[in-house]
Amino acid sequence: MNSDDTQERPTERVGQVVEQVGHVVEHAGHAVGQTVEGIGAYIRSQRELADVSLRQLARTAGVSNPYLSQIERGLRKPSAEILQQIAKGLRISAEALYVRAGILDERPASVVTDAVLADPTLTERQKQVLLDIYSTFRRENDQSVVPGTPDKE
Amino acid sequence: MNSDDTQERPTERVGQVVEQVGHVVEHAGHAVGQTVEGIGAYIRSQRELADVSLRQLARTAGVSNPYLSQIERGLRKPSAEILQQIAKGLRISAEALYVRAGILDERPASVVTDAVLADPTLTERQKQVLLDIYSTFRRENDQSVVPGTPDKE
DNA sequence: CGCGAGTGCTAGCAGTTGCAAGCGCTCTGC
DNA sequence: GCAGAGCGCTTGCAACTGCTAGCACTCGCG
Repeated sequence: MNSDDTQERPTERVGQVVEQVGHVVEHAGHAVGQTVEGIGAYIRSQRELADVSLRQLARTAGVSNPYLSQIERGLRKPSAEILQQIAKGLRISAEALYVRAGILDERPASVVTDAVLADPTLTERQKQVLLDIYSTFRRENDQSVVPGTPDKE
Repeated sequence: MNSDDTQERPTERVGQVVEQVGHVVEHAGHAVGQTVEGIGAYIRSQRELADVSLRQLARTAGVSNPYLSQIERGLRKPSAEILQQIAKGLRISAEALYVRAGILDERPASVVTDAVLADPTLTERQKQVLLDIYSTFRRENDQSVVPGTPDKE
């Protein structure tokens, strides 16, 4: 019995460790895959929102259209420079793409509120107006799950 | 006398033109070199400020030391991910390195603009709307020239 | 002196990035 | 029907990125 228990325990432990390692790897792969596929899907969604073909965006961004296609499908991982060019073509900020690509950390939600409140060039009334609009926008986004909002986090 | 003056004038002019061209080329090279060599030189200067050897930084950053050496000497251009790792090893913000590498623009004068652009809970359209209103408010405040009197608006 | 530890760099290589050439498809006009 | 324009994608390739193995050098110690 004791020798049976002794032999089963190491096996169980090994199995659990392997399971946990597998889980971590799977989890890490999921996170990595999410970041890579996320930026491509986001670029495509922004492009479709702008009602622009892949070739048109490739041209205005100064990127080859096959490469842009590969990026959108998650087959390639673009450099920051390419993301910058794509952002220019989409007329959005490069920072937005960097955040989704995991290059740049996202800002906590309160940063906007804090920044507005601390801005010395605004009157108190203007601050309230801006923050009201900001709150409204975010409420809308929570309810409607807009495609441009990554909800997978 | 007159013939001496005539011969000295053209020579002086040619020399000045050559000098100006050389100055422009030198200036352009300096600007380009500044971005590429700038990030490497900056990393080296930060490393020396921290009194850390190249190998120590490479280890804490999780980067190979030959590659870090090449980066510092401007022979290679690191990706944003590598810059992120180096920033971690140097205990400085990745953004500081991104700015010097030309990946990220310098902070806008307004913290509000920065925060809004980086906010992932807003769509790109909403960001533009908010920033347009923000710009309008600030323009109004500039015209009325009453920065210290918020209640008059 | 020799040795070990540490230094920064060279050279070659595997994998990745971004491109050009080209494909098959759809739609429109003649 | 055909030709042309546009669409998104496949494939192969050159250049680049980041690494490993190893080198020459300096310094301190016995």
